[in-house]
Amino acid sequence: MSLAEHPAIRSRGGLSDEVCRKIADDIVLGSFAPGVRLDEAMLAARFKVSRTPVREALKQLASTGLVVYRPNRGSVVAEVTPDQLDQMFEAIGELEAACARHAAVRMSEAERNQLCEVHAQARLAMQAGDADLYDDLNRALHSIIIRGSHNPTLIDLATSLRHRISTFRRTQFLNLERMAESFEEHSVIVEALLSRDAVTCYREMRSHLLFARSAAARVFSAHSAAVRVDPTWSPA
Amino acid sequence: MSLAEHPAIRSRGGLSDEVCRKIADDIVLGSFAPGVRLDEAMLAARFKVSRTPVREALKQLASTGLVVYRPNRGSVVAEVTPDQLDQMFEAIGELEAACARHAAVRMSEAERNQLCEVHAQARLAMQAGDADLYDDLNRALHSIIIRGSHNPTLIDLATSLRHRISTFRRTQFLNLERMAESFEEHSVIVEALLSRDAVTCYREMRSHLLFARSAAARVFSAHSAAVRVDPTWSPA
DNA sequence: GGTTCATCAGTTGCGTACAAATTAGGAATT
DNA sequence: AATTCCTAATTTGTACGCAACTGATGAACC
Repeated sequence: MSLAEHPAIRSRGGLSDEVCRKIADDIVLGSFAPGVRLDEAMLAARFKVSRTPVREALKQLASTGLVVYRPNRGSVVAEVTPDQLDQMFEAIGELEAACARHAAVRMSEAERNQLCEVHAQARLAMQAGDADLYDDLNRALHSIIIRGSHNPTLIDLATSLRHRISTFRRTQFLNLERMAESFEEHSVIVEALLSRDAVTCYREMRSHLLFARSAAARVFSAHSAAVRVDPTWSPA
Repeated sequence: MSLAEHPAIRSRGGLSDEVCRKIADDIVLGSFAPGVRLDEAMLAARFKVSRTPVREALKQLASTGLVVYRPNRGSVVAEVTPDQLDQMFEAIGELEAACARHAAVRMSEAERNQLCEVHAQARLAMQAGDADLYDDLNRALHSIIIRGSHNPTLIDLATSLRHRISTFRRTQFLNLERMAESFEEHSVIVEALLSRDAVTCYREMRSHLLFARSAAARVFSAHSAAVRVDPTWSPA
């Protein structure tokens, strides 16, 4: 799943980009927990390079928000409070809902078929209770819908934000109940996409991510507050 | 207007961040036109620093989309086709509309007052036919609404995208007609914000930016007839 | 005993040197 | 004359060294 090490293939983008991906992987896969210090010399030794590409990689990661960079004080893996995570979910909800609205009108037949295929596989994963597989298929489904917007800017914003969020909620589908709920919500969205119902797509995708948000909030903090209902809902 | 050289004052964020801002300024203010090559040695000489901070600055700018970075082939100021600009407008429309919907409910009294103040000044600028001033106030108004969403993630996404777009449409309010239209559209939005009408805020902000989009498209296609395409471009 | 200041270890920031890659130009071949 | 290949020059990529800053420990003073 993760990008494998190819010592033979040196060139592809230079060392600094390679280091960038490796650090990102280590953060996403949990080797570097949020809050830990990213010592440049340590990273250089870890990846067998000098500090220069490490520094460039850290600058890049800082501008994506995955690490925070304090001038003259080094960088640490970004730490996210429940509040911040909540805000990120709200933002991805807006972005993906917009994507879904456009996707309803713009997706090609091939994309719609791919959507159905992935959704069908997700049903099997849910029935089998395979949380890891369902998580992968969930990501794939959302990715298809995002790309279905056919707007590179929206796609870029949504995917990068989704990537950032995924760092902090690996335990998404811990319980079967949420998995079943998620699948049902997906079903409504897929159906709306297939019938090119843009308004329903927007509304249901937004609602779906609000549910995901509160589910994540419950998992994230033990003392989570009551689920706040968004009073600002509006039709497209 | 650019930050003067203060050899005494050790830059508070490090040289590379300062160089980053200076390059961004030079791009936005037109010193570096889209498509021009950003030679590292040249930039180093221009800002009286070594190549190291220049390289770090370029990496940062690349991840914001202001410059494109081709591995082993240097970086150039991002070139934007009419299509891309159109997509960016569509995206900022979605983002700002979402911000406006939230702002309608969340803005503080102080923020609402500030909004009214700026809008009143914009009326005067419009009546005086001062396009530059109106452009400033337009930016300020949108910024207030974006920040009014009280969602740091949305604020960050919207402001950075707006910044990117502003690079390519300096000649926004060339004609008085568009300025008057813009003001009228703003009036509807401000009124809806003051009466906390989230649905109208969303709809009208979206509509407003769709108008701005087509206005920009007209100006863009009129001025740059020839679309420059880099023949050496290659998919990563 | 607590506060403050000085000193020191450790890390980051920047400059320089060198290696690798790309591009440009010219010569040889077809 | 056009194409291809080889070589040279320019530019990017990485390593390393030293200066500058941070934070922490410990001593001196109140």
